[in-house]
Amino acid sequence: MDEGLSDAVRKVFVALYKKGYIYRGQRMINWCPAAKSALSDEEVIYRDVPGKFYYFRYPLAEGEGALIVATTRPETMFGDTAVAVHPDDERYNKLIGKFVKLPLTDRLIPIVGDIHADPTKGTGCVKITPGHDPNDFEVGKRHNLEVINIMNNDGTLNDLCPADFVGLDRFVARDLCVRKLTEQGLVEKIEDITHSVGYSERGGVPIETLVSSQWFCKMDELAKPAIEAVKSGKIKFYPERWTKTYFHWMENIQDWCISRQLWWGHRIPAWYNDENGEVYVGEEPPAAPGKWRQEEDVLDTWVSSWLWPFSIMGWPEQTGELKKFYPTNDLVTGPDIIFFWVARMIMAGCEFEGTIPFRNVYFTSIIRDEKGRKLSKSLGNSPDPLDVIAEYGADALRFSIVYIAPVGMDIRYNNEKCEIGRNFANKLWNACRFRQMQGGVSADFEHLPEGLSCDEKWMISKLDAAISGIEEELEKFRFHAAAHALYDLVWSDFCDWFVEAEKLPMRSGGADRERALAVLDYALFRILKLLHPFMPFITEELAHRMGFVEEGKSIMYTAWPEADDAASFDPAECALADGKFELVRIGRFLRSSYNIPDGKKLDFHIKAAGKTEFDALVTQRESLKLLLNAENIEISLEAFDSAAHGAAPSQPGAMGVISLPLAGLIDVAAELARLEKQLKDINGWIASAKGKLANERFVKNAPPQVVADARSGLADLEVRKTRTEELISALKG
RNA sequence: GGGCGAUUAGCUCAGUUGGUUAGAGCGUUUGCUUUACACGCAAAAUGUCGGGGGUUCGAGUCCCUCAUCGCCCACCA
Repeated sequence: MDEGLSDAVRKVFVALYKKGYIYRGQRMINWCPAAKSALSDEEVIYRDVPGKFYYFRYPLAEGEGALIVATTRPETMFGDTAVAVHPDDERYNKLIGKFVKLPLTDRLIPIVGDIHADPTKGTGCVKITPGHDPNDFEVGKRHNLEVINIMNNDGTLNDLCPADFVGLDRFVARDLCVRKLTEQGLVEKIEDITHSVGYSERGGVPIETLVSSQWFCKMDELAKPAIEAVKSGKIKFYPERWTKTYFHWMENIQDWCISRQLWWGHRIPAWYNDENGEVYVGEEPPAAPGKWRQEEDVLDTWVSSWLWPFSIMGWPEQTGELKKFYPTNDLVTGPDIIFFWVARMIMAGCEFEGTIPFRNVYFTSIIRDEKGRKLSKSLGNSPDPLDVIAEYGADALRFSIVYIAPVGMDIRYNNEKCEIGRNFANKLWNACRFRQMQGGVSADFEHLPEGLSCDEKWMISKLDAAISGIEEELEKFRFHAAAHALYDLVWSDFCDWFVEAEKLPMRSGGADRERALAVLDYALFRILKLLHPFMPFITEELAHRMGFVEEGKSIMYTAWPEADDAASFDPAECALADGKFELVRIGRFLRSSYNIPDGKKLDFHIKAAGKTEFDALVTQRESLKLLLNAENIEISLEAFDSAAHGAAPSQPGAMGVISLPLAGLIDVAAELARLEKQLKDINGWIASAKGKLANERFVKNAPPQVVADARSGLADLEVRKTRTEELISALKG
């Protein structure tokens, strides 16, 4: 309602009027008796509700007999101006031109022949109420029937109805109608049915269709360039399938009823001259002499909204903002307002600015309750975001929603889902707290130090991979995938593995400690930047607390990270970290299998797969001890000496076999069973891999990389098989 | 009537152009007061990917069909 936007609305109205697109006319429209206003088609919500199907006798004017008509709206009979039968319907067509008596009135109405009457439906006779039914209105036009509006604007019957009905609410009148007809023996039967009834979106009451004088905007010409914009790909929808909905509506677009009988809104810039009947439309009131009266109707709210992409930037002035920001890149909105808003903005942009208003339209999920119902005030099933924020935090709410929102599908939401984000925020907070407890931030946290360990290179590769992945997902508007990538990066890679592994160099002190802290800082700051769009508050706070961002500045102005660190790394070093972590996982599994508390220090034995692995693993002995909470780890090229120390639960990994000596506590039978099950699985996989590779068509048709992967996979399986067999025979002694 | 979508672990859902043994969170079970975090740590179990058919060397992924659920549009005397 700002002055600038009012100017834009007036200008557009006048332009479309002069072009002949906006016109005033008597047409069948949707009427809301609660709001006492006209509505557009889009504001009518259809609901299936129980109702009744009434069969009434309309007596013939001459002679005996009656025509039986069926209706769901008995009270509209006072607007009946004919009964129609199909011209070819031999049961009735000889009656065409004759009359029936309209019950409860003294009117005679004609029997007309019209194809609208379907002989196969109901009785084949249909009452025609041109004032209250769109189809009947068309029939009325064809037969020159009178249009009688029997209703006041609040849904009560008006004085065109019999005296005892005047002023009655339409539903009260319906009952009275049926009662009176029953008394007169004119009710043939009444059936219970479920039928679709149009409700006013805002008023919540059944709408009336009636003929009224309203302002309309002709849409078909406006739609053409807007259809083309999406067809040609100048505007893209994400997900793309919504274009179908868009095209279907646009290609069948109806004139838009834009006038509303409300007191709040942009007033229509039209004036009537009561002396000579002239109509004046203009941005300014008429200067010509005479008695002018401005139209009291206001415009549908979307008449200002469809101008939004340019009206908010000063249009019709060609402001600097407009030149810079129009068209914009992305519109983010819900698919439920494709017709109301998106389609109309595209039409308005093409018409008034000569070009599309935006290039991408991202349709969000619609949040529903646990039962799948849309959130609504009347159902009271909408959580108050402020309550949710108070309980879980604003970032937790935001992150959780992004994390759980699938592309293009609705979300079944409940507050508990915010625990994902709350726990994640807490995890991040604690990771930073841990770093802070080690002392102040490194001098150069923007660059990596020299001489990275394999764990550090592993972490940086993970970070690089995450950056690339996140960029790719964001490009494709796959926000949930980006959120998942970040969640895994922070929780699994950074906290579970990297921070735990870095405790070793940190405890060593000296240069190792300095380097470790510098890498932690480097990685953490990048993580905070990547997370900032998803969790703006906590990342800003942490960036300041950590000392990454100066007082008075914001993380949002720091450069987005580039994925360019790991390219120069020796892949073998990352593989060493991976192999080590795998052995740690297996060692922990063995510990857990025997219910040994994590806190108890243990000895492990690792038989390296070969000399290379042996040399590499020896460098990681202290790291393995820390991660496995081991007292001692023997790394050897020899198998664990079960003859000397008793059998030990063991399992192979890529870099070697790890054993947990238990000095007689081993449950040999259980170990054998476990290993034999593994052997069976391995043999199954080997058989399937071999079968596949023996299939000429696979080798011939599959991409070379897939075949190569299958070959190396088979080789790995063979190695695991051998090692597992060795373990089994060792156990058997 | 037309269109769109969904159906994957007990629950809520990921799974991008078909490619090894289908994943996550919650829940469940076991063990943990391991000095960042119990809103946590370490581990474990659970799936004939709605049914049927087809294409393919290979299908959760593509095609057809059926079933159930949801949404949109149109119609409904």
